[in-house]
Amino acid sequence: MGTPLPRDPIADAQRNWERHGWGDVAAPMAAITAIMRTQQILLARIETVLKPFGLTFARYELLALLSFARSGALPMNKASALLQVHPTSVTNAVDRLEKAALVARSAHPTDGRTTLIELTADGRTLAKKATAALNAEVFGKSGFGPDDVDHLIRVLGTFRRDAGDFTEE
Amino acid sequence: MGTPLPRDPIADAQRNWERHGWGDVAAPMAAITAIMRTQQILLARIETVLKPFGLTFARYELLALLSFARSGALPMNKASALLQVHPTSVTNAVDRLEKAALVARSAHPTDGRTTLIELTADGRTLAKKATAALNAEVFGKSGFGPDDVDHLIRVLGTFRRDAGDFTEE
DNA sequence: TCCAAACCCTTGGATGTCCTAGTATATTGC
DNA sequence: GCAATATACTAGGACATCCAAGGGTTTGGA
Repeated sequence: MGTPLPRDPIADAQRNWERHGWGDVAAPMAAITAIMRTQQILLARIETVLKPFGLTFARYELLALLSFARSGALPMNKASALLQVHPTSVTNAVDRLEKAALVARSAHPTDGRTTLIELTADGRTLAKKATAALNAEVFGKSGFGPDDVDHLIRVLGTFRRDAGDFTEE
Repeated sequence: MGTPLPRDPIADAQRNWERHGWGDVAAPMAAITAIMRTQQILLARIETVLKPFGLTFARYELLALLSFARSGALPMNKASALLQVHPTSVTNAVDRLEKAALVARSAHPTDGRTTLIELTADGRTLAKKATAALNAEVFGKSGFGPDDVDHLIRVLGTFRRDAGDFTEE
């Protein structure tokens, strides 16, 4: 994006919040803003790695999800629920993946409303390669220490559960 | 988005990673995926609170930034750097804010290339109201405990510094 | 049995983000 | 002083996300 700033803009924002008498929520504001920015950085890294494969993160996530499905196929509404995105986003991703011959739509055997998405051979191969690249270039070089990773998983897991993403655990 | 899932989809993904022999990067993968999903949840909450004000998060961030500027005005490139977004994203936000009469463009006194963005009186008022709403409805109810907030600020701060966002501190 | 309600997917519209390219203005170097 | 380089903003295009609305299919209660 550009040259590093001399100072942390989020720390500055936190100081501004405190200076305006919002000290009680300044820290959560900073934490939330930091999450937003971190997501942006991570997404950019991921997309950079996926670009040579002709994939975006949204499409990769769908390929990866399908590659773990027992039968290699999933109903679109299942994919939407598991990826936690709007059904129209799945429609969009499937349209593009289907055009690239990485997945195929097929009719559900018993429910006429439902459309199944299935990996093609090419799709399965590409998913493997893309996953290897992400593991090597992003997940394997996250920069988070093992303790921090565990802490993030735990804290954000609680947050997501409380937000209604899932029950149990 | 819909009904809660019976199980945490990210924990499932982590198990899938381990089952496929990628155990060494399964945890960072889960942490990164959790950050992506958490950002999505937080963004949705923020946009819900801002909607009554006719603002999106991108536009609010610009208003808030301007409201903290000494003179109430900033060059567009400064805003782009401080918000850590692409210059075209600032152009886009300013276009819409200007149309809503919340900010105004003006020429830089000495540099003909530069455009200054300045808050209007309406813009300043709306920024105050929107900030109060966000403080009350989002930052004040983040769901993160004080210790977790501190940890997030520290860990993500290090990550952002290492990613080249800023130097020092 | 049959029709209304629920469910599934797609289309169209609004936003935001980034990239590439183009225009205008400043600054630098010879 | 003038050309070459650097900087600032904008225009157009590709993607992704969401919401609202529409058309087809299933289900369940009257």
